[in-house]
Amino acid sequence: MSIVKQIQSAVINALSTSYHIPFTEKDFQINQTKPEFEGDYTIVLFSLVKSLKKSPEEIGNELGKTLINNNPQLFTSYNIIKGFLNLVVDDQYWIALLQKNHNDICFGKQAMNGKKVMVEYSSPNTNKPLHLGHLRNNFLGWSVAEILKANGYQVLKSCIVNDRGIHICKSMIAWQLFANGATPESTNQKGDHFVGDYYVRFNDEYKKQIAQLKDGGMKEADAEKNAPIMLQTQQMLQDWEAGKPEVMELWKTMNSWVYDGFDITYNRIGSNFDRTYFESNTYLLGKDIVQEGLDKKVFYKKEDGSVWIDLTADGLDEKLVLRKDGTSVYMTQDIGLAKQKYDEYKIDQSIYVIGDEQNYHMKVLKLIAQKLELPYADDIYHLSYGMVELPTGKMKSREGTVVDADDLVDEMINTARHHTEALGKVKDFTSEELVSLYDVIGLGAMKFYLLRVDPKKKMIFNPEESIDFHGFTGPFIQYTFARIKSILRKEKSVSTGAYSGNLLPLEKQVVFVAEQFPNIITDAAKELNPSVIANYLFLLAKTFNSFYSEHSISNAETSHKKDLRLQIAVMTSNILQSGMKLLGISVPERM
RNA sequence: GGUUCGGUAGCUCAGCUGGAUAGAGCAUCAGCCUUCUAAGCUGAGGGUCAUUGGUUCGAAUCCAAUCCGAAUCACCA
Repeated sequence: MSIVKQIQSAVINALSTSYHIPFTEKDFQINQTKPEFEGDYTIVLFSLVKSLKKSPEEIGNELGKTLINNNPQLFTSYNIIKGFLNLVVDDQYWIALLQKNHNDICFGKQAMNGKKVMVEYSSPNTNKPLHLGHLRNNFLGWSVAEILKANGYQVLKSCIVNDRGIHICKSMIAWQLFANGATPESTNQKGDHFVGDYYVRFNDEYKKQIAQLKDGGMKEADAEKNAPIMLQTQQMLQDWEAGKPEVMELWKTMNSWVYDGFDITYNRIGSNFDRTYFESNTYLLGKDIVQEGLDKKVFYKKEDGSVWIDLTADGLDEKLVLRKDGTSVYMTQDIGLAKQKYDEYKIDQSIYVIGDEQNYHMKVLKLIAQKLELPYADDIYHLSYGMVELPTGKMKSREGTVVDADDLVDEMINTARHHTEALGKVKDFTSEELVSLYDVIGLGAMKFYLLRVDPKKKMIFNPEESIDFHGFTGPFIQYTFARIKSILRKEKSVSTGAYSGNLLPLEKQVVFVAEQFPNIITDAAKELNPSVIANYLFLLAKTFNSFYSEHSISNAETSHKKDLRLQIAVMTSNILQSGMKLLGISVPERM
């Protein structure tokens, strides 16, 4: 049980026995004591004034005395300043906690709870390579999955690949028109970039044709509809849906190029999935549910045969769920896919890691599912995250203003190499060891950078300023870990005995922060927010570094002190390692 | 126009289930490597928490209004 919980129940106990009124943990607040006062945790007394009809000082004194009498093993003293009761926790409590947990690499993790969660993330299109926005999505999805696992959930990571539709046909048409049979192999290009170039090529040509038609006197809207390349693309989409062999052949070939490229990128960033859905397999799903909705009168049919749902009573709009030609729309597919996920895995919760531009869509999806009374409706959860923007505004792949994922990874790994070489600490590394070290540091910096901010908020990325390696960063935490490992390599073993003296302030501070890790893991899961972990790890590393620079571990004043400090170091390194793993980041033994 | 989200130091962000003098990192300035890894540590300067009003013992945090910014409201996905 965490120290805060223990204090909570001690206070509830003390209050109820002293005043014979039932109290709960909501009746008072426990904060960490501010550093300028003596104490570890503080009870805020103001909220008790009304119900007890006593002054804060009076309550504080009575409560402080009772707490110490009833829990001599927990508290050593208290002081009251204004309406705040500051409690000093016994050093022996921290020492016992340290002794018990320092070697536990699973510290903070929950036992399996029997619940199954699916986390869907990444969702790439097969007409262009991954960009910075996908990276935020991937890292978030991965980290949330890890955090849920640590909280005892069984987690399935899934990916829906957007592999069909008009946008896919655009790159196919452009390839037919302009490639002269070129392939990724013949041009020595990564497959996803190769195809992406034809997607851009399509848009260039399309713009040109529109301009020509407008010069010929056509209105803009008509020009957009009648540009020959657009007509060709629409024809291709129809041929695809009809299963025309040569179109299917081209589609399969080009998609396979893209998948080859994606595999490389996913592999580099350390991402994978337990289940991949392809939209080409799911886009027809959901039609039976539309019929069900019509029967239940949740949906209605317009004269032209299209099917709608009226959500105006819920403050939303009318929404199309089936086109007049009977083909399904995005929404229909998503309802169908939600059902398939549920049928396949009997999941208790389905988390969708999707950008906040789709907040409306996801809200409607859930609402429709609820109105249809589908069993999984309430378990749909949209983990909405903000867009990554450039200082100049939104990234647009059509205009080529995207930060490419592969380029960024290359750059980060390069920067890691430059920093490492400049410091010259790993001259004895083999070239393979160096390559993996640069990977770990470069990716660590990038992942930490994208995960350390609240996912809900949009973030600004300035490509001109490279991602930092100092301060609140991944490498800072990796460095702290490597430093500890360096000490531990020189020690034969760490005594597991309990220290019997008192703790110095910096020694206590590290254990104090370490103790919070289990709570942090549950908080991060509650909010589905990896930044909670990132902020905490930074605090722990910083606290340890202050301790480290002030007190020698190997040359401690006494051998008992040395054992104590080694335990502190071991516990810190274990938390840093498992915490970073929750962010999808590795930590190096040396750097 | 409707809905939703956001506005905290020069920059990037914490803090938001109300609590003590609003915190980090970067950048700037000043110190610390013959002693466990200086990707580190210590310190300084830097704030009308968008604005106004309200709720109360107490508001960056809750409520209302206003200003500014973004997303969204497709027979696109």
